[in-house]
Amino acid sequence: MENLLFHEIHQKSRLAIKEVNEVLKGYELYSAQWSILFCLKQFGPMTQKEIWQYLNVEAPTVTRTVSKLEESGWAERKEGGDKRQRIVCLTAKAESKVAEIEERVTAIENGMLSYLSREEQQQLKALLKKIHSAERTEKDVTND
Amino acid sequence: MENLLFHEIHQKSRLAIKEVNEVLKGYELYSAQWSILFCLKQFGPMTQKEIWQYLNVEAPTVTRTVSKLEESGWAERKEGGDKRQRIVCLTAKAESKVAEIEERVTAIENGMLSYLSREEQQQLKALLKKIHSAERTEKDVTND
DNA sequence: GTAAATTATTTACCTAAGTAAGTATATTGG
DNA sequence: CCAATATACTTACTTAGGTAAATAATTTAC
Repeated sequence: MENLLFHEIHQKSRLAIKEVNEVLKGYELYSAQWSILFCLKQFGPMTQKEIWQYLNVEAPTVTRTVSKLEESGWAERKEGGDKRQRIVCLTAKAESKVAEIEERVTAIENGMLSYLSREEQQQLKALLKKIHSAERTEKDVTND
Repeated sequence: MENLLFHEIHQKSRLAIKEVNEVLKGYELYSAQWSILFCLKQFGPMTQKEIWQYLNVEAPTVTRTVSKLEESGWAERKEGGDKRQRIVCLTAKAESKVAEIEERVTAIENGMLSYLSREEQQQLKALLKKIHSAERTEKDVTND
């Protein structure tokens, strides 16, 4: 019998992005762009590799999204000591807006979680972390 | 403080799609296409509206994905009594393969869930279902 | 010190899914 | 009956993210 759990995860993922985009619309930003701004706010200037490793996406995804942030004046790229690297950092405009955006995004997220207690949220996060790709042979998983 | 829950949900969603696509590669299918085949297997012929309502996506998404299934010989479209509707059904090729694919997809999904007990899986699903868009004013959610 | 291998990023092409607007058929109101 | 409205689907355009292959800079091996 098909497991509807992943269906549910997929739906909530899309729903959250939709809600966050609704807030970000006022800043001409999108959720993936925001995730990088948030990252830079937390850690300061980062190489693109550090960004895609933290966000767990592929390198081309970061290339594209940072390019857009650059075009729209939220981020800048500087050359690193290692000339292959491009170090990404927030612009002044971004520095001045990021805290406000974070507040609004967090409010929306909390709204979506308002029917879960703080304990349930922790529980949910812990259960999600137990999901991972099975680095096992097919034989091992088919006899369930 | 930012809530990492949605980050986690987003990651697992992408991970599951990646794993399922790995299985589907052998059938020249992709996860979104499979979700429609699965739907048709469960319910029989459906209009596109019935499909997007069930999968909770937008109409254009179904148009595109069904078109691809049609091109690759997995699905067919018939004209309905209402000539605006297009009724989608499985081809003979699909009918003969769907059970086998489902078995393999389920095996992969179970592999990913192998560190969760059946009870934890139910719990996880229940917690996810409590997440939904807040049809409330901003004032209501900021005082958390 | 240079050829070979590795690394960081980019480019090109693909699936997935959303919004807005268009088309064709059905339904409803006068 | 026919004009106005609603419905089912499609088209065009956008974000998001993946893979494979290309490019450029760095490191390693000989």
